[in-house]
Amino acid sequence: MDTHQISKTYNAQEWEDKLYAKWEENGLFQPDTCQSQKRYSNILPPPNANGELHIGHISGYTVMDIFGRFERMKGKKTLLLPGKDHAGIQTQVVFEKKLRAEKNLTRRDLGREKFYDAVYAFCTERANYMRAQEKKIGLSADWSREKFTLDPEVSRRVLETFVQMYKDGIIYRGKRIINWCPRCATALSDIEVIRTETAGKLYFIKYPIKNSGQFVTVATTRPETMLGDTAVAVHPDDTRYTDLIGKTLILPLQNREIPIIADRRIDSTFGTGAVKITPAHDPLDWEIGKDHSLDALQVIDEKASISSLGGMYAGLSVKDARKKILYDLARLGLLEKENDHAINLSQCERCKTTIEPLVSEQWFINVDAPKYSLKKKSIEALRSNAIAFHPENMRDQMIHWLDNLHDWCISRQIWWGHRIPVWYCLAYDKGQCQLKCKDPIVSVSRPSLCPICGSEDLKQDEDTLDTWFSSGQWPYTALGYPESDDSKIFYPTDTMIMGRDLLFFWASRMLMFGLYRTRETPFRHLYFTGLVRDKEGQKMSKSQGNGIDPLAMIEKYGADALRMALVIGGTPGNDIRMYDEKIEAARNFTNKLWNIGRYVNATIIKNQVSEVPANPEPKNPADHWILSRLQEVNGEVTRLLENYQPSLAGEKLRDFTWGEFADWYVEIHKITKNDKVLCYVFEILLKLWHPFMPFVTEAVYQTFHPDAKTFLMIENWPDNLALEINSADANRFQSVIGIIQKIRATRAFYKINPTQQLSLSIKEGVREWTLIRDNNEIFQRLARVSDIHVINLTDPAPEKSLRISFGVLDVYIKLEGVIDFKAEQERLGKEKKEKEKYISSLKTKLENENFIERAKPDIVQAEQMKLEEACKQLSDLEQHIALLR
RNA sequence: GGGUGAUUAGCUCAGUUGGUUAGAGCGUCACAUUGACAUUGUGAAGGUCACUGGUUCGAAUCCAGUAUCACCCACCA
Repeated sequence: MDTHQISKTYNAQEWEDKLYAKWEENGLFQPDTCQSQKRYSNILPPPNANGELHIGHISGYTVMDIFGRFERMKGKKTLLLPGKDHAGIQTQVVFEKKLRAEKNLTRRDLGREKFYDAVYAFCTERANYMRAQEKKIGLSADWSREKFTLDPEVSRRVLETFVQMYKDGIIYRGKRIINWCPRCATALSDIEVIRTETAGKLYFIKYPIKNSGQFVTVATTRPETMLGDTAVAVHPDDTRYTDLIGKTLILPLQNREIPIIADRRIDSTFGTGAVKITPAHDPLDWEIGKDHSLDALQVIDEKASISSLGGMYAGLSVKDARKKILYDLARLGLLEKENDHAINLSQCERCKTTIEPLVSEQWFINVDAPKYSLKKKSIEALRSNAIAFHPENMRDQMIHWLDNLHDWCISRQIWWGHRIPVWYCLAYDKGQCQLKCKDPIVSVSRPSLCPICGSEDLKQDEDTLDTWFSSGQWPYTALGYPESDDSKIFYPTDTMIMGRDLLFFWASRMLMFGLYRTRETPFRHLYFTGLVRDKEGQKMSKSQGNGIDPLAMIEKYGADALRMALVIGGTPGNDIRMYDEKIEAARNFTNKLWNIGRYVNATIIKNQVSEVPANPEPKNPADHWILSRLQEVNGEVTRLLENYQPSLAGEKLRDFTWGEFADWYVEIHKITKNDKVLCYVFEILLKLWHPFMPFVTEAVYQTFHPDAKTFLMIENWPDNLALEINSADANRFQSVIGIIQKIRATRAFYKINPTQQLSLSIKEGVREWTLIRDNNEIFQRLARVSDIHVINLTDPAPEKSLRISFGVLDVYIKLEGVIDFKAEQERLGKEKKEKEKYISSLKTKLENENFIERAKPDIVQAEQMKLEEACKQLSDLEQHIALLR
């Protein structure tokens, strides 16, 4: 391809879709064509198929794709399996809103079946859109294997687990206090409830003691629940109340008799030390009620209004009832006082409605069942380091969470999701069956008959499963465990990458289910990304409008730039800030790479280099230097990627590519040509960059191989480069760079016109003096030196010259009449002081017997060398200062 | 009430087995159009690594405590 056909700047728009389509057409995302025995497997987290991708998704995909492409290039049979989640409650909430806004209908207007179909269609549409977004970022996932959590095959396996767990006594049905969302009209697990500290009040209510004219005052933040009180509890050791234990109170407003009981769970320092007990509407009260055989009176119903048990308040909303109750209590003189009190308001995670704790019949997972303890097995696996965590500390957080895990409510009274695979025989209900077929029939598919009485009159449980019940099984359900070939090859998986907010919701569930169902941890490495925040560090949210639209950024800067901005400068588990300037800087780098490509391309054409050489054949010191650096960087980058540190790997690569290859080697190449080395290094760099920036690297690669049917994407990862490098030459060249930098700095310091040519002198025979002589042309071009004089070693230093020293080598710049020597003396004085300070610190260290004794010998030796060098430099400096006088 | 993370240059952040005279990008300032790139190049300024102790020959790095910020968890009514 002709260089002038290649645009001056990289135009991402022009390449991205085209290249992605080519990769896909050629089946490069599918592992099947790779015959390797080694494999790399990553089941991608399925985003909720009810909206669009946000920058956080893109951040995760970038990391997943970097590792995926890296492993693929290393020759492994690589599978990135994509999918979408049906996201039970969330999707139902989203869709119900849409239904109301667009057609003013509720789900009940449609009916269960029609509603389900409509939501399914909606999710399919959203999934299509989101898939297009995933492709835009360059995700190298195998779309032919894409799964949805409600796919029949996936569902079947989810339900199988339910049945198995029921048989093992892990899943049970029971009446317990649960979190109820009145808006969603469903039960929620503890983790789906969010708590926000809100200003509230603590009300002190006087409960009369029967036949005494005295009172016990209780404190509560939710006075309306008093309607369902069935006791007042105090701590048994609380001397204030010892005499009252066992006495009877008259519950105001309801005029019901309730006992005073003693329980150790009461904190006598809070409020009055006497607590009203409402077993039906408070988790702790429920426990206490159970132990004391108290009645649980449900006074708040599922619509958050007062039930018929609430006497004269029946039918009122909770809010109205509270007002009226307080008013009535005050009127009766029973409201002692009210204090300001911060309360933790419980809200539904999805719709923010205030949660009402109520007693309800639900399905639960006993996380610590006798036959199999999900909790204990998981903790065991974590303690034995069966999973590598990135970052490490997340492991302890998960252990701690599992340690405190209570039973998990898995039934939801919604329509969108996996329906619970349980049937009830209606013959019993109707009194047609005298047999004991009251027990639920638990089976993956609908049984034709009741196994006890043979009736055909069966009815399925109305509830659906918690979304996390199915997504917790994702790694093996998506792979078709246990019978599929894929699950045999790709399970257990290598890597799982997710936002750190999913540690408890998802990672811990996958571990529990994976161990239970497959006896293996579902993944070997668990990597957490941080949250993507805005420039000010605020959480991005729709309502605040501070979100970054990934598609807009891709359009503006290109997918590679966005990927780079998301990955560089981040650490696993730590949040990152995202904003235009950052992406712009990354875009500039993609352009830099593109332009190095243009230069290399021009070289190839001009010099008719046909192929990138297998052996670069280094000739001059610059060649040895760049190749030795390449070898180092290649090793470091590989190691960093293997250690799950993509950010550091990217930084290393960027610094080398820009700061060493482009700024030095390419410039040198304009002077001393070795096309083979130039092409060789660049081609390796393209490969190393490919996982980070798949598009621009492939684009450049394609301009090199316009006719070939090869792709950078499936090139081999460079590893263990066997290069014949002369390390002495490499080091020598490093010195050349150092000297040129010093000359440039001096030039800038004295504001010497860059166009002014300088004259150098160098003493013949001084160590390394040939560095200058042999690289004459490089100095001329890169340091703007017109001539170099070689003088005798014994000659006095040239007068009216500046001296530049680099290590053991001195270079004199003739500057007669150009600069102010007084200023130079001052500058050197400053330098001398710094040097002296440095030397004294080294001396102190080396004079310390303990250091000599205890530090490793090579460290001591290194310090010794530093001191020698510094002393030499200091004495030279002093000589030079004297010369200037 | 418990737990986690953060605190390093004006800003955003690196710094993984403790051994550099503490780094990068952006921004700032000065200069520059040399065969790719102004989405560029060259150079400079800028930091007692939050604080206080401890361990160590040696601490930004390990330990303890303190402060500030952020997040997570928890049945204190």
